[in-house]
Amino acid sequence: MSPRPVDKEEKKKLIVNAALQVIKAKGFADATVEEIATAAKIGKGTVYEYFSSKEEIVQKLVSDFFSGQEKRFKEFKFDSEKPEEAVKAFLRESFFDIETLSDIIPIHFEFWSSGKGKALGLNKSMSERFERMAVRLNQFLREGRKQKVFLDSLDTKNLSTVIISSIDGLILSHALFKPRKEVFQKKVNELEKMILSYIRR
Amino acid sequence: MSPRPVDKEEKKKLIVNAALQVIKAKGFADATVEEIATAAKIGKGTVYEYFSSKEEIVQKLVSDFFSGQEKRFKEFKFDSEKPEEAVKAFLRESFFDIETLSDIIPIHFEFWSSGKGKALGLNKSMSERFERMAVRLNQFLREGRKQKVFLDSLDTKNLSTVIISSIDGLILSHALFKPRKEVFQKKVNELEKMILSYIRR
Amino acid sequence: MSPRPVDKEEKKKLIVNAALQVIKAKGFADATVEEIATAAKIGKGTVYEYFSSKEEIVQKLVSDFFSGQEKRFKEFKFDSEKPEEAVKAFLRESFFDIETLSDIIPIHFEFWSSGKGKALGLNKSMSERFERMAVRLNQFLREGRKQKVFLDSLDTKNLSTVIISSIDGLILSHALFKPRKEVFQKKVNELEKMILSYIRR
Amino acid sequence: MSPRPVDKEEKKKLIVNAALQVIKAKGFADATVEEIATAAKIGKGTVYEYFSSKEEIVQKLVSDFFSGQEKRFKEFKFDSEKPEEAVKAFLRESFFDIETLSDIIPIHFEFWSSGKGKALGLNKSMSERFERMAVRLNQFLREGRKQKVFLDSLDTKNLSTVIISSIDGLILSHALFKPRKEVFQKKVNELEKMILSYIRR
DNA sequence: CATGAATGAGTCTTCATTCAT
DNA sequence: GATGAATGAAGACTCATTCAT
Repeated sequence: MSPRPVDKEEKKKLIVNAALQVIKAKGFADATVEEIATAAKIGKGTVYEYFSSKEEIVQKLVSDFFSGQEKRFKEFKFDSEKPEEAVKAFLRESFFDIETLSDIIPIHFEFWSSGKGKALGLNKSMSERFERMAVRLNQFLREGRKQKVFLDSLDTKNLSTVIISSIDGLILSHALFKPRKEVFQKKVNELEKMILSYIRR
Repeated sequence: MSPRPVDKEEKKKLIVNAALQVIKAKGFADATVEEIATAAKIGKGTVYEYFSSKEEIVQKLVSDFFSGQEKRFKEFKFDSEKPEEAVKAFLRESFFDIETLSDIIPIHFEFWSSGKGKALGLNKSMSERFERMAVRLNQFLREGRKQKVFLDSLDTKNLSTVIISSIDGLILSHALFKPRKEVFQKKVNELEKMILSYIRR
Repeated sequence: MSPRPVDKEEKKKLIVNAALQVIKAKGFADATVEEIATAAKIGKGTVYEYFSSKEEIVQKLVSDFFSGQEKRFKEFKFDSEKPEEAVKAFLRESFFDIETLSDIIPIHFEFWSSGKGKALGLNKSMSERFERMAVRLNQFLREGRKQKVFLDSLDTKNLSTVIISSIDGLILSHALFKPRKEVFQKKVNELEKMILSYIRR
Repeated sequence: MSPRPVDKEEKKKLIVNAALQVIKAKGFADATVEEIATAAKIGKGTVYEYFSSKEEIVQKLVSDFFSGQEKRFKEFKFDSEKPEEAVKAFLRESFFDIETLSDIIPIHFEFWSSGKGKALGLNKSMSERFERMAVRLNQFLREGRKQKVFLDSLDTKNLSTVIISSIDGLILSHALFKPRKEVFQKKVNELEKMILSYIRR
C-alpha cells in the first residue's frame, strides 16, 4: 500500500557502517556528518531522517556491536559438564571478531573519554558488559570448583574480574598494535594457559 | 628595568594542571581553552604565551606523566638476585600512582582514538612504552629461568607481552570503574598470584 | 525530492559584490566576513559555502574584473590600417569603466602591498597584464612605424612600457582623487595628444 | 644634568627603520609590533614609549620620507632662466632615491587602501604632495611658455597634472617590477623625451 | 522520502596595548 | 627609561542541525 517502503533498519545500518569507516579513519570528533553521508552515498539531510544527532549514530554503532556480542554469548552453548572447556570456550568467544572489535574500541573510548560518554550512558553499558561477563565466567569457575576440577581456594568472584580485565587488556593491545593473526593467537593461548594453570587442581 | 621574570616551567605546570582538571571533567574535545585559562586563573591569551595550541597542552600533560613513570622505572632497583621479587616489584611499580594514571588514561585514549593521536606521535610513544616494559619484564623472566626459579618451558618473550597487557587491562578497569583502593589491591594481588603460579617451578 | 538548486555562480557574484562594497569602505583588512555576509543579506556560514576564505573572495573580485577587461581588449577591433586610430582606441579601452577600476585598484594594491599578493599570485597576474598590454600597444606602434605614419626612430618596445605606465599613473590618480568625468577626460585627452605628438611623423 | 639623555628622535628613527624592514617583507597588516621591536633590538614595550600605536610608526615612516623629498625639492635650485633644464631637473628629482621610494610606496598604498589611510589623513597628504608637485611643474611650464621656449597653446595646468601622473605611473611600475637601474633609466629618458617633444616649440 | 543550501553558535588563535617591576 | 608578561577584544572559520523544495 505504502510506496516502496524503505527498510528503515536497513538504511540505518548503511549509515552506521559508513560512519564506522569514516570514524575509524579520523576519529569521532573529526568525522563530519557530511563525510558520513557521502560515504553512505546519501544526502546529508537524509542522515537526520534516521538519526537525530551525530552522536546517536555512534551510540547505535557501539550498542549494535555489543548487543550482537551479548547475543552470541547467550546463544553459545557452554557445556557445564566440562568447566575447563567452558572457560576455554569463554575465552574464544571473548576474542571473537577481534578485528571489528578493534575498530569499535577506539570509538568507544573516544566517547567514554569525552563528556559524551556519560551523556550517552556508555559508562553504564560498559560496566554492565563487564559485570555480565564476570558473572558468566564466575559461574564456570564455581561450577569447576564444585566439580573439583578447579581449586577450592579460588576467590572466583575476584578472579573472574581479573580475568575479564586481562581479556580486555589483550583486546586493547590488539586495537593498539594490530598484530598479525598468529601473533595475537599466541598471546591468547598464553593467557589461556596461564589462567588454566592457575585454576586447575 | 626589566619586568618581573616568570618561572616559565612553573607556569606551564599551572596551566597543565588546570587543563587536567577541565579535561577530566569534559573530555579534551569539549574543554575550551577559555575554561582552562579560567581554571588556571589567567587570561585566555596567556595560555598561548606558554603553549602554541590546545593540543600542545595535552601533549605535555601526557608526556610529562609518562616520562615521570619512565624515570621511576629506570631508577627503581630491581634485585636480579631474586627474580620473583623483581617481578612483584615490577607489578607494584606498574600500578604506582594509579589514581593519576586513571585521570590521564582517558585523555590519552581520546587522543589516540581521534586523528590527533597520530599527529602527536602518541601511537608511537604508546607502543614504545609497551615495548620497553615488555623488554624489562622479559629480563626478569629470563633471569628467573636461568636461575631455575622459573619454568624452563616459558616463552618469556610472548609471556611478558601478555602480562603487560593484563596489567594494562587492570589499569583500564581502574580508569573505568574507579574501584576502592582495597578492592583494586585485591585484584592486583590476584593477578600477581596467577602470574607467579604460572611461572614458578 | 531535491532542494531548490542554486545558481552557484550567481550567488558568488552576489557575495563578491557585497564584498566590494564593504571593502571599498573599510579596506580588505578591516572588512569582516560577517559584514560582507550581512551586506549580501546572507549568513556568515553561507559565505564559506561559496568561498573557502576571505581572501578567495577578493581573488575572484579582482580576477573577474581583470579577465573581463582582458576579454574586452581581445574582442575589441583595432583597425590596423589606421595605426593612429588604433592607439587612440587602445587608450580609450584602457580607461573604460574607470569608475569600477578605481574601486578595484585600491583593493588590488592592498593585496599586493601586503604579503598576500604573492600568495595569491597577484604579482604575477599584474605583471602579465602589464606585459600583455605593452605587447599589444607595441604591435600598433610597430605597425604605424612600418606604415610610415609613426617615426622611424621610435624604440617602440621601451616606449610602449612607458605609455602603459603613464596610463596606469592616470588610472591611479583617478582612484586617488576621484575627479569629475570631464576633468578626467581632459587629462586623458592631454595624454593622448602628448603621445601622438611624440610618435607621429 | 639629566642622566644619559636618550635622543628621542634618534630612537624613533631606529624603530622606524626596523619597521620599514619588517613591513617591506610582510606588509603592514602582517607585521607585528613584536617583530618590529625585535628588529630594532629593543623590547616590545619600549616601542610604545616612542609611538602610541603601530600605525603611528608608519605615519612617521611615510611622512618622514615625503617631507624629506619635499625638502629636497624646495632646496633644489631650478634655473628659471632655462625652463627646459628646469623640467629635466624636476623629472630627475622626482625619481631621486627611487629604490627607497619603491619600498615606501607599497606601504603607503596599503594604508591608503585600508580604512586607516583616511584616519591618518594620508589621502590629504597624498593629494597635497600631488598638488604641490603639479603647482611647481606648472611654474616651469608657464615660465617656458612665457619665454617662448614652450608652446603657447599648452594648457599648463592640466598638462602638469598629467605629467605628474605619468611620473607616478613610472614610479609605480618600478615598485611593482623592480627593473634594473639601466632599464628604468631608459624609461625615464623616454618619458622625458616625450614630454619635451610635446611642450617644446 | 530525500536533499543540500543556509545558518549561527561556538572555538581557537592572534596581537596591539597596558602596566607592574 | 626599559621591559616583557598578561590580557581580552576581535575575527576567521567549522560544522551540526534545520527546513524549504
